[in-house]
Amino acid sequence: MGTTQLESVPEPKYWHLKTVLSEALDSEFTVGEILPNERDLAARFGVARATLRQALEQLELEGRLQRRRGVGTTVAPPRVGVAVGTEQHAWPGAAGDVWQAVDCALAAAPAAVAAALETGPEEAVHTVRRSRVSHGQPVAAELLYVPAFSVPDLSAIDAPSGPARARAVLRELQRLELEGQESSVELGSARADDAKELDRLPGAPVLVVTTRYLAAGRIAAYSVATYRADTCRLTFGDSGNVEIHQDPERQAS
Amino acid sequence: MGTTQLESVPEPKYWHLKTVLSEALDSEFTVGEILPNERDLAARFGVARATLRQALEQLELEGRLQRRRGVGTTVAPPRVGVAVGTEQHAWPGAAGDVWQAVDCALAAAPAAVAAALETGPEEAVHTVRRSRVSHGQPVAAELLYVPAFSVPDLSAIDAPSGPARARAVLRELQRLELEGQESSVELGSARADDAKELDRLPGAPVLVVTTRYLAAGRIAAYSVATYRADTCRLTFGDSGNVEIHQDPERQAS
DNA sequence: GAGTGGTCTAGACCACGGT
DNA sequence: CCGTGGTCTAGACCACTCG
Repeated sequence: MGTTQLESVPEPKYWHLKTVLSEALDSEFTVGEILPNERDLAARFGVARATLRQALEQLELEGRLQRRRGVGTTVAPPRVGVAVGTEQHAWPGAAGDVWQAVDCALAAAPAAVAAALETGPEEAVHTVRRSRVSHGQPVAAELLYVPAFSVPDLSAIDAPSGPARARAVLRELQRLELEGQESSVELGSARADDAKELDRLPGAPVLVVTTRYLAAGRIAAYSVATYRADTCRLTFGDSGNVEIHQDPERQAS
Repeated sequence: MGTTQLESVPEPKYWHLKTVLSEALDSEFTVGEILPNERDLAARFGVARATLRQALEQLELEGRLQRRRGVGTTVAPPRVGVAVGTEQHAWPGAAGDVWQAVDCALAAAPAAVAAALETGPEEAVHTVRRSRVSHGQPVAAELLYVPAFSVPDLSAIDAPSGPARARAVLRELQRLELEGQESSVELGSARADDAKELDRLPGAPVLVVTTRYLAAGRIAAYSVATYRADTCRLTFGDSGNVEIHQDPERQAS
């Protein structure tokens, strides 16, 4: 008697733990506050550290927590909305562009890039590295591939690389008339170089936004941008940078 | 001599494993093929099962693998592109809509939904459940919130719920003139109900697309759609459903 | 019932950030 | 140096699918 058939479908411990922690975060913690360390928390809940970590990992994936080795686990601020699909399409580097050019190199296109550009594998492309910062934090790293035929009059400047060269490539790109662009978003994990730029560990979850820019009937540029999935919410809209208030119906269960 | 300072920055085992497996998938396996089980694979690579699983988890996150309890691990097909931001904005349920209405209910708006709708918490809303299928597989589950004031002339039909009611709500919605819409995409984990509909375990990674539909100067509808992050690539574009060939510069390192 | 992936444990050591 | 999170091990049991 009294054994009311609870747990007839017992949910995993880490799942329940996640729920409990999530509620505690809402009610008992403030943004930026540091949590007890993993060993203490595990002991407090009577589970192994690995189990606790499984719960923390999910909460970090959902943008509720931020963990840094050697430092601790802190309560994350709400995700920042970053505008990705602007109403009026524009070339990278156009007025008002939020990206910052970092570097530039000229080389033959890797096979995958050549395929996306629909050119031959021998085509020379400028590879422009750019980074995007929001609220003082790096949120995205981008590789922008510009085939040589899109910027035919570039030779004026002879610096082979560096930010100045990158800006020159972008400036030349403006001379073409942009006819359209197609983007896609998918989940990925950060490569080592992107992870470094995003201040995360390799393998961290990222939202990969790939864009093809169309001009003169072909693909004039191609970009792969990786956004921190833990801190970013990508916004697409025809009403500009509208503030969307909160995650309604928070995806945590 | 000969100790050429390799591994001065030793990368984690699971990371190396992931790379090795990823290359093996490209060269030695075909889509749909089943891999050896986790215990065998772990033994073959001389690591603990947990370490192997860490590598498999990442590959699954990247959409390279599909694992199902009681069945095995199979090589996943390339992600399907699903169009999310169409060039001409349209109401949910308009002609050509790819969603299928499942159910409908009328109740007071939960606090989070009321906030997103910018209404009072007491506002009555129709909650329409819809699902989206692509290539025979469920790819997304949606909750669409339609406040009662957006569909004032609905009372003709008296069925309180069910697919027919859902379609009636959508039909009434078409009478308003759509003035704009704003969407955002972020990473989340599937709630239990969504997971079931998506044929995944609770907590599976999903891309959460929230959209606010604007009409008559206010928010006329609000939708939260969760897409399977492992199998979907969300496409936004002004050139229709353009086929983007492959992941170039695959995010695996 | 046999075999699969999913959960969980109780340890150990490592890499990193601050002191 | 210490404390943090990150990696790794060698087991165990459970939930599910299928023949």
